[in-house]
Amino acid sequence: MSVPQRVAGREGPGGKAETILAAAERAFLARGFGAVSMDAIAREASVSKATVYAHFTSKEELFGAVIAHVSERRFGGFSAEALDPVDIAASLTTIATRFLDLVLAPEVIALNRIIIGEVTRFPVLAQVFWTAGPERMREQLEAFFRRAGAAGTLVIPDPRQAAEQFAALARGEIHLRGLFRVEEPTDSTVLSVAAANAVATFLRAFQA
Amino acid sequence: MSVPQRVAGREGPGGKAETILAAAERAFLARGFGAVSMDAIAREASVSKATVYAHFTSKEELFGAVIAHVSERRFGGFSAEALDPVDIAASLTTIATRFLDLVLAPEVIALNRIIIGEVTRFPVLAQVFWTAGPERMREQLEAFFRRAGAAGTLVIPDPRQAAEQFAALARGEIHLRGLFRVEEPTDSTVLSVAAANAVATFLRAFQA
DNA sequence: GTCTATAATTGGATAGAC
DNA sequence: GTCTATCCAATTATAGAC
Repeated sequence: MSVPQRVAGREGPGGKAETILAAAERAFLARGFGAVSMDAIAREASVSKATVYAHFTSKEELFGAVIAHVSERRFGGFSAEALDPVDIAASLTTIATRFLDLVLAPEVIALNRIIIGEVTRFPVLAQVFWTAGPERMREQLEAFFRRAGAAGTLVIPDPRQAAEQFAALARGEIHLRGLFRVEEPTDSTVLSVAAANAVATFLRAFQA
Repeated sequence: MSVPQRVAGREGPGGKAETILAAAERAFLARGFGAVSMDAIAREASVSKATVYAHFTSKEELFGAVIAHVSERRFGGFSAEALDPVDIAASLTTIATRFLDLVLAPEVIALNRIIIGEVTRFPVLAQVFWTAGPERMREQLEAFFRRAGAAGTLVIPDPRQAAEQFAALARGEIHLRGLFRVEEPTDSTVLSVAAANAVATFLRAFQA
C-alpha cells in the first residue's frame, strides 16, 4: 500500500469524505484494523458501503488515510522552541509535561497500538507515524539541548543522545503500561510526578 | 477469555498438541492474530482443522496458550541475583546487555507487537505477559539496586524508581524503533553501545 | 455520487465416518 | 483422536438503477 490518496474530487469540510474519514477514525482507533468492517464504518458514517468505496478504493487505503491524518493532527503542534535554556529546571519540566501529556493521550496510545499491531502488514504506515511523531519530537528536544549546551546550563556532548535519553526517562515505565493497558488512563497528578522524576534524574546526570 | 487450558488428555512432547502449538506460535508471531486462519495453522502443523479443534476449543484459546507459553519460556531465565553490587559499573553493564538482548530479540519484539495490537480484545493476555516479562524484570532490577544501595556503591532513595529509570534508559529509543520496525534487527555492536550509554548516564545520576 | 442488492470469497466451527 | 466434507456467518468489493 502506498501513501493514502483520495479518490473523489475536491471537497470541503462537511462533505461525505470527511464524514467517512471521521467515522473510520473513531472505529479504527477504538477497535483496531481487523475488528472493524467496512459495513460498520458505513453504518457509523450513515452512508452506504458503496459510497465509502466511491471515496476510498479499499479498506487499506482508508486505514492509511486515518493514520496519516491523526498523526499529523496530534504531533504537528509539539515544539520546544519557545523554551528558555537558561532557566533549565523549569524548561525541562514544562517540556517533559507536554511530552507526556501528548504520548499518554488516549487517542495517541490507541494510535500507537494499532500501528504496532499492524506494522507487519503496513510498514509504510509505521514510517509515516514515526516521522510525524517520535522523530519530530526527538528533533525538537535535540535542538533544545543544543541550545542548552551552548548556553552552558547543561553539559551535552551528544545532543541527539541526550534527547533520546530524556525522552526515554520521561516515558519511563508509564508509557509501556499505557500500551499494555495495565492501568487506567493516567491522571494529571501521576503525569506531573513522572515528569518531575525524569527531570530530576536527567539533571543529576547532565547539569553543568 | 480465561487462562489457556488444554482440552485433550495428557500428552508428552512430540504429540499432536505440541505440534499444533508450535505451528500456531510461528504463525501468530510472524503475522499476528487477525491475519492467521485456523486453516493456515492446521496446514502448517500438517493436521486437519478438526484435529486442531480437538485440542483447543477456539482460536482465542489457542492464541492464549501461545502467549502464555512464549512469555514463560523467554522471560523465565532473567535474573540479576548473581551480580556483585560492589563492582557496580561492570554489573550494570552486564545487566543492561542481558536486558537489551532479551527485549530486542526478534521473537520478543514480535510478542510485544501482537499483544499490544490485541490488548483491546484480550486484556488478560496482556496481564499474563506483563507479569511474566516487564514486571518480573523490574523486580530483579529493584532487588539489585536495593543491594547496591545497602552496599553504598549507589545512592538509591527509591529502588523501584531506580529500576524503572534504569530500564527506561536501557530501552531508550531503540526498543520503540524495534516495535515500529524502523530499522533492521539490532546487531550486537549497536546493542553494546546502547547498554554502555545507558549505564554511563545512570551512573552519573546515581553513583555515590 | 449515492443508493439497494448481490456476487465472491474467506474463515471459524462442526458432523459423521473410521 | 483424526480425517474429509460441509455448514454458516461475516466480509470485501462491485453491478446497476437513479
